[in-house]
Amino acid sequence: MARSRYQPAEFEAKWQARWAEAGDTIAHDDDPRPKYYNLAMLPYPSGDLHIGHWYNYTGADIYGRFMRMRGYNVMQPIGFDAFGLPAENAAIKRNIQPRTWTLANIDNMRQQLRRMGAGWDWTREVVTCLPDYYKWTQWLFLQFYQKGLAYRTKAPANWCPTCNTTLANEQVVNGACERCGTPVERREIDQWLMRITDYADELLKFDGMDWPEKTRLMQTNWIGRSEGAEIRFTASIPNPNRTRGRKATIELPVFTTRPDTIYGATFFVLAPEHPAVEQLTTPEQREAVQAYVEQARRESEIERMSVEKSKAKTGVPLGSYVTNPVSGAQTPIWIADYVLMSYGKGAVMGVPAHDQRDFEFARAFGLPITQVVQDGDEPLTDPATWDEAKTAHGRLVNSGPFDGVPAEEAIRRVIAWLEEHDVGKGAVNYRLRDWLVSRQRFWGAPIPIVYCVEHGAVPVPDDQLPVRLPDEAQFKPTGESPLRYVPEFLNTTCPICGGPATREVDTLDTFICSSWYFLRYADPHDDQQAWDDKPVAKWLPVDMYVGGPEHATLHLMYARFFVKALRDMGLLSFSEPFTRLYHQGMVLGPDGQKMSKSRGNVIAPDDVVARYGADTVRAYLMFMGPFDQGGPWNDQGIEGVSRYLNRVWTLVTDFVAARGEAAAKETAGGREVERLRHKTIARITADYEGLRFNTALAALMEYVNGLNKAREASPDTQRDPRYAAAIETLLTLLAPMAPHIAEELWSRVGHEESVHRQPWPGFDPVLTLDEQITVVVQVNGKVRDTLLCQPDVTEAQVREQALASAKVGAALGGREVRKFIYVPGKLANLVG
RNA sequence: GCCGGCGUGGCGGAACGGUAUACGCGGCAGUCUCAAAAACUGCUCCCCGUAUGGGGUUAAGGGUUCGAAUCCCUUCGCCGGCACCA
Repeated sequence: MARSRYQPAEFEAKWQARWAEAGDTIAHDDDPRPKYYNLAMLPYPSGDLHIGHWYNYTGADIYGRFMRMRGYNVMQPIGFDAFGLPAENAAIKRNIQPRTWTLANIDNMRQQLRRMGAGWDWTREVVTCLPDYYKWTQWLFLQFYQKGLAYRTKAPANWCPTCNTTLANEQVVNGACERCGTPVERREIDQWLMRITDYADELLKFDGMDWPEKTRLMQTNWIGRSEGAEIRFTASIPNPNRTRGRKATIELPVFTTRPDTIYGATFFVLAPEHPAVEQLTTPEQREAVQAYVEQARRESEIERMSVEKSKAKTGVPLGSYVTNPVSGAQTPIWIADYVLMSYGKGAVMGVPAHDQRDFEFARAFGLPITQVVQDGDEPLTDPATWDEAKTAHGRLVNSGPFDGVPAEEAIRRVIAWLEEHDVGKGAVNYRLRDWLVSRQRFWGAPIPIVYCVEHGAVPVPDDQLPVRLPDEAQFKPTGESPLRYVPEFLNTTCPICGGPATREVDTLDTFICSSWYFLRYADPHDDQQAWDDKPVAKWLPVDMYVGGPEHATLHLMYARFFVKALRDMGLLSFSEPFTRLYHQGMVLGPDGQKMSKSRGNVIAPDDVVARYGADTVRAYLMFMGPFDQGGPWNDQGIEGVSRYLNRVWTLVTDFVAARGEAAAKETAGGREVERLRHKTIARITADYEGLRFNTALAALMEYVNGLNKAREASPDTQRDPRYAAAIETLLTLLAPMAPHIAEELWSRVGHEESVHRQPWPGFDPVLTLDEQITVVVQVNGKVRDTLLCQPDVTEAQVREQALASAKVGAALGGREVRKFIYVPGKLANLVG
């Protein structure tokens, strides 16, 4: 009889349609089963689903389907992070509106997402660029504003001259725009910021979170907490013409982690942008200082940061002096670009003996170097002979009342002294800066603020939300938001006085939109509020979050900040959004390189799906390597997986045919088949739990190989009920990874109900045990023989058999066994 | 420079401190065929040996242990993050 062939094109679309109709992947709030919120990072609608999306969503979907079969009420939503720069760039390039471009892309990607055969709950879809979503983004922004967590200030901003927009620090990579690679410049503009720094300390805590260690470390380093002291130096203004002859002084606080070295401060350095620079410059130095400040301003971040180690320090003295509040010393004030305005106080005390940068600066300008910390027994030497600063924590010398005190204790005592004399205090400083959220762009959620001559910045009242984006705008490279040139958007009235007012024309960073979408999924259609407490309490926090590691210090930190702030506003009752986090790896091109159009190594999912079917693509992606590592695409590798699914097809259809011919009966091979079945369930259950999909598929392959061996040994085995059970188990185990073929074969075996509604198979540990076990016998750690034993073999029996082995005897060479190591049922090691 | 991760056959990769190289790819041989493809079967880490067998091997070197790919130290290489952070 003619065998049917595995032709995925014949049934994948059919099952996708039936699943959609049956609604099995729709999560209901009133479902009594335990909830499981399985989330994958929502895509940006760039136009096409790429292979990285497939990788991410296949892994997440396998896990979700697995959990569903294990009896959980799984919520697995999907949506689109639909605001953002590419839409605006496309608008400029193709002369279409961002909305048109974005919505068309979403339509296309919805189709592509359906073709994956993933169990999305489309009823909860969220599209962040639609007014029914961004209305609540705006509302949330105003909640932050009202709590003082969103504020507006003129601040130096990272400016990308190519994108014509500001960037958050997190979007600046090596001093360049993360999107286009253009070196970032600095500009002073009025900006909206979010006070994420208020949560710096809490963001350092990861209690009870199952997150990759690496991600926690990255966030920890990004926040960059350091402990030390704030010390207030004072300076006299050298030419106080504005204070009419009175000798004015000014306070210059610094942050240092080494207050113990304060007696070693031989100079003082301000960042070139420091606000006190002008006042502190003497007339003689004015010209040189202005030139240096100008030069520093012109240099982009990347130039300032790409300094090789060897590049000499530069700087200019201001001509004035500060007073060291502890030692009383007068030290010269310099400006130098190695001091950053954006960290600490934008000012440092220069301790060249014990800080490498200060050492280099002192060497460059011949400034004095005073040693104030002595490391252990090392004799004091002339600093002029040193090659580098001494940064060890030893004992203090040349430090007045603190001489002889160990550095750690000296830190505490100097801080106590500072506090006692009211010239400083213990302080904590963070690398983290507030989150800049203003974007001078059109395609984002408008910031819901109105500016009135009378009342200043006024929040848009709730009943006037959303502040809608106009349908159309002109896109010109002005560096300003296109909204400024849409009069019907710009001009409005003040909500307080009704007088003429203008709207804020900047829009919100899209990371704001993605900082709360996972909350909206719980209550996606609510038009009265951002969410209702009840469904949020039911579904949140997210149990499993799968997405790329590139968001470690962006989205994943912003979302944590949002949840914590909303909790403090009483809007949420939990503190962390994502309980378990998993980062998938990256799929590389066949050449092992990152896929890119210029390299010509891009694999298009639509093409390979057309050729092999969705199941094969899913399974192959998972088989490439560990899910968190990714790996190179291999055109022959996918053939192997395709052949495997063909073997599954043949195995099951042969079984259906064989079973049809004769009555069921027990056979000799049945026991072994049953054992294999239980072993395989045990392996695959553990592998799916740990998202080890590559080894899960390897086990599924071994399983099929084993079943083929069994029926080859005796075709009769196919009539054994235990073989029938093994076939059904194969389909349930395969269902999460290759949902279509599992469903098709499941129905061909004769089932009406979906394979995806079957309970996950259990296993009996007793039935996994082999009839005979192999015990390895080593002599001095080298394998010399193996023994076939009963599973309940005793140590004494193994010892006896091992000693009786001729191979063991030869290896021992007449030596006496001094030690006998026994690992029950596994191994014996005879030490002679 | 600092922080983190990783180095296993020709390739992708398996291996609770216990028979290294599972599974797959590729290769070789065979079955089927007029032939080819597909499918199926067997072999495939290296060295010596016809073989039973023996020796070696997880980037390199050292250590801990009865026993190390796995734990510790040093070096080299690759990848990721941060980068004048006071």
